[in-house]
Formats: sequence, structure tokens, C-alpha cells
Amino acid sequence: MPPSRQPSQARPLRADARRNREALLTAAREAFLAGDTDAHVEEIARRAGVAVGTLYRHFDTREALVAEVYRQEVADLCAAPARLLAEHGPDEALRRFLLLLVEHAAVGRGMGEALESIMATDSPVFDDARSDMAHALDTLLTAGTAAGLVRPGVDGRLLLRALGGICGMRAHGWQQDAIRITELVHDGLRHTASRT
Amino acid sequence: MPPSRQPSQARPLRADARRNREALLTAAREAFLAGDTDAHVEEIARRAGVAVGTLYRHFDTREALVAEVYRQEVADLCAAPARLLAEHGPDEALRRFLLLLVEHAAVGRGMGEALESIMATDSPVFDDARSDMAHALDTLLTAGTAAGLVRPGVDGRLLLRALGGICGMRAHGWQQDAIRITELVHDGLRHTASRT
DNA sequence: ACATAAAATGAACCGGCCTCACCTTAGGAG
DNA sequence: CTCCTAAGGTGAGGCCGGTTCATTTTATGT
Repeated sequence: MPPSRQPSQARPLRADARRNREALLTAAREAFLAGDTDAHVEEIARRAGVAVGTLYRHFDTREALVAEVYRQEVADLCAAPARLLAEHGPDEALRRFLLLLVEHAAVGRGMGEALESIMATDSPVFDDARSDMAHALDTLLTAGTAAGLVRPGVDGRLLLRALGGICGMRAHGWQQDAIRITELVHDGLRHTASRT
Repeated sequence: MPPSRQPSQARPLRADARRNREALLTAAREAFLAGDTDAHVEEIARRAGVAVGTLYRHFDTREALVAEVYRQEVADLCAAPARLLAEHGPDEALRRFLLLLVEHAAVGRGMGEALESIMATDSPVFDDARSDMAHALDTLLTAGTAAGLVRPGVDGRLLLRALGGICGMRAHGWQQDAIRITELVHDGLRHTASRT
């Protein structure tokens, strides 16, 4: 069995290996940000200055590489809620985070498709990203609920799904729409519905 | 140039051609509903009892076939608003339509992916489907706004995008979530926000 | 029945992702 | 410093799916 790709702190990678792995991630990220959403593996390898085989030594599959790039993006994003809650009230923090989400999805407008292709799989690698994100949203929602500003019964997981659609958007003017949709959802959250 | 695939009432298709075209659409629909979302062209052709070449005589590409199947589904759905408005008040009609949308997306839970793969392209074939759908939603929104139940400034196109995400859902328990999300959006629509 | 254009066929092609038998090299031991 | 060896790298080729097109079959008007 080839050693699990999760660098489960088994053995510290050899120097050149670590360098190449990083180069591949960078090359992929750059390609995506540049809009070349479905860059071929050959192309990514070439950009990183390695052969395809090397790509496959580090990532089980093309998808896995894409997933890793996205996982890192998500990690960045997950740091935001704590900061926002420190600087703003719960409601405003939530609003700003939602908008940040849109902005993030916008990066080069290539990440959107990548994200979508990832959402389509249910690899465990990905569950982590999702649950991290859901947890980040939970932080905001809990604060909001405690302050009586957000209806109870909505958790991060649900909200994440509600917003999932905006990331796949590609059509002209999508960003404008995405912002208005988050406003819509945000208002929905605050509305103390009388529905059973 | 091979004659445009839009049967622009130029010449009525030969009898066997019409039969095969129909068989292909049926085969594709069945495959999707059965959950075999990415059925190979060979498989679809086989189910329809024709060769691949025939598939390509009728549809420019695999995508085009998928698009046509979906277009027909949408047409069905677009008939609903008029009926619902006749039977219920504007607000209730809107709510029911949103739920119907979810139910429809549920059909065999294969249509979701197909839809997603279609949303990803911006072929004109598809603009029609989208604008028909948006128009159907407009009917409901206009009625709601007139009755003072829905905030102004939201049109069908925007709402359609807001809901786009639910169709891609595949994870366990998605349908439950989808219903709650439509409730969320529905409440958001009714909330008369004070935002500028 | 015949002519002919429309339609059907399916083997071959092409462009992606991925594999694997072989070569190269980092980096520790002596 | 040199040698050894396991980790790492290589890239031609396999595979698989969508698409093409020269050839064959067939519906339909005369």
C-alpha cells in the first residue's frame, strides 16, 4: 500500500518531495485563479516543473489535488468568524461573514467550479472542510441566537447548504446577485417565523 | 451544414427518425431517474435500441441531450404557477411552488446532477429554460408584491439563483434540508427589510 | 418497382486521466 | 568522502469516454 496521502506525521517528507508537493499546489491554485478551471493534469505538472507521475505520487487523483487546494482556502476562511465577532456585534459579524464568503468564492472566479466539483463527491477529505465551515458558521449563529437576533433551529450545516448555490454561479453579473441573495438569507434568519 | 437541431419546423422528421429521437429522450430520462446520472452515451443508445451515431444525429453532444430532457421537465414545472394562483392566495401559492420545486428536483435524485451540469454551460438552449422558469416565478412574485406580502425588488431570475443550490444536493437527508431552506428564503422574501 | 435523400450504423479516432516498470537522487552509515 | 538504498521522479502507454464519418440501410414520393 502506498503510504496514506494524509501526511499523518509518519515520516517527514524528503526535501525535494516537499518542494515538489508545494510547487504542485501553487501551480494548481494559480491555474484556478487564472480562470483555467479545468486545467489538465499535464498542464499543472508542467507549471510545477515536474512530470505527471510526480503529481500522482502526491495526490491520489486530480480531484484530490483540487480538494487540497480548496481545503486550504477554507481554512483561511474559517479563521474569519472569531475575528469578526471580536470587532462587531453578532448580527453584523454574520452579515460580514456571508459577504466575505461571496468575495472568497469570487477569487479569480475559478474557485467556484472547483468547489462545485468537490461538492459533488462525498469523499471524507471533504467532510472535514464542510464541517469546519459549518462549525465556523455555528460560532456566528450561536452568538446571534444568544442575542435574540437570529431564529433558533438553524445551524451552520443548514446555512452552508443554503449558500452552496452561490458558489457555482458563473453567469454574467453573478456577484451582484450573490450579494443580494445573502441579504435575503440573512433577513430570513432574523425573521422570527410563526411557522410551526 | 447539418440541419439545425432545433426542429425549426423546416421539414417534418421521417417517421423512424422521430421514433428514435423519442426513444433516446426516454432512455436518457429513465437512466437519470434511475440514478445513473452519468450514463455513458453507449449505454443510453443501447437502451434506446440504436447506435451511438444515431444519438449524434439528433443531438449535437451528450450535453445537448441532457439539456433537452431537462428542458421538458422545466416546461412541466412552468405550468404550475398559474394553477397554484388560481387555487390559493399569492403567498401560499409561492410557498407551494417552492416546495414543488424541491419535490421536482427530487425525482429519482438524478435530475439534480443533470441540472447542475446544465447550469454550468451557458448555451442559449438553456437560457430559454432559465428564463421560462424565471418568468414563472415572476408571476408568483408579482402577485405577492401586489398583495403587499413580498418585498419589492426581487425578481424571478434572482430567486431562481437563490434556489439553484438545492438542486445540486446529494448528501444524506438533503430533502429535509432543502425544504427548510425554501422556508428560509420564503421568510426572507416577506421580511420588509430596512436595508438601503 | 425505382430513385434518392434521409437516417442509421459502428469501427476508428482523439483527448483526458491515470499506471507502472524503470531511472535518479537525497541523505544517513561507515 | 563514498557507498547504499529506499524515497522519489519519470513519461510512454493503457484505458475509457465522447465524438466523427465513410458506408450501408430504409422511408417515402413518383
